[in-house]
Amino acid sequence: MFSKACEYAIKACIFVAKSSMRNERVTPKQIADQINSPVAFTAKIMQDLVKSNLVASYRGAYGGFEIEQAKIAEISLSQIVEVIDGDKIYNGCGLGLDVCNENHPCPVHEQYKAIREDLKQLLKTTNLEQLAVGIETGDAFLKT
Amino acid sequence: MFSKACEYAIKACIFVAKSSMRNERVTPKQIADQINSPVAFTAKIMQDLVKSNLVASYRGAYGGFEIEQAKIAEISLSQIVEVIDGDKIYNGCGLGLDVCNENHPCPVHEQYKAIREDLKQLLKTTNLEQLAVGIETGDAFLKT
DNA sequence: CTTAAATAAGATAAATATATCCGAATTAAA
DNA sequence: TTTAATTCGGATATATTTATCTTATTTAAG
Repeated sequence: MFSKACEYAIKACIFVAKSSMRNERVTPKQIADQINSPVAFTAKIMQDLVKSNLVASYRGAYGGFEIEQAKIAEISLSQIVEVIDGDKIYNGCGLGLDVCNENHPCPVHEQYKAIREDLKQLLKTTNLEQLAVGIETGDAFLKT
Repeated sequence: MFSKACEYAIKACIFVAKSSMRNERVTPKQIADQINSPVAFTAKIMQDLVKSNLVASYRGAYGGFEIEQAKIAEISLSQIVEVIDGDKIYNGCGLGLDVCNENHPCPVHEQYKAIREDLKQLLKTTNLEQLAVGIETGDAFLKT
């Protein structure tokens, strides 16, 4: 469904959001520990999230990553997914046709469309605040 | 969503099914032409489908691939997907956790589960006959 | 000013997925 | 029995994704 990079990105954002709620910046090492991911690869992904302005970074001592508190409830999963995996999950054909639409549908176009729309809806309506709270309360987990 | 190999497999099966309905065997070359895929890679995928008994193969002159007519309506997309991509699409966690269940859910477990179930349902209830007919009537396409 | 802690960026490595190539085995027909 | 057409299997090549490493830059504190 999502690339590994994207899975890491989502989990990282949730952890950064949770930390930012307490005004704590976090390092790639801390993130990787919390989401069980390779440190350097996670750091690279964080750079993409910073470039796209979902996450803020601060260099030097006492630096790290954070998400502006006001933005935490405004950032949806769809924004993160789009930064890392692009929009093929929203627009792509289920069978990989370059062109697949009402006029020229692949064999599963209609059925697949419904699922894709549900997924789109899910990603658009789920925000980092909800998810961070779920982790904070222990109702959900970022690693096993 | 699906691997490229799996996309090819699904499209190949649809074309083979359509051909088998007319008692015509097809070669990897013919398949690749119809679904716009690399010939040799497609041939490899066909071997997997043969090993799993979804498709029958006949060597030598006048040989090729076919699907037993009685099986065409019985083969669902889920069977093809499982042969090529395995069952991670049915059981895997949306965020890649090794363990993700009611007792130890990832942050999107519940929402993702719903979509996964819909997808499972779609794949289980869609069979090769429906799809082959769609191609035959020109209502759907295997390539652009 | 120096030092330690941190991100940024680019190069490289490893793993996996996708794709190609070639020789062997099989088979129907001439 | 020969030939041509075909699948099968293994080896190899290429591309993409995942992961690591190394150096430069920034920054707060002592």
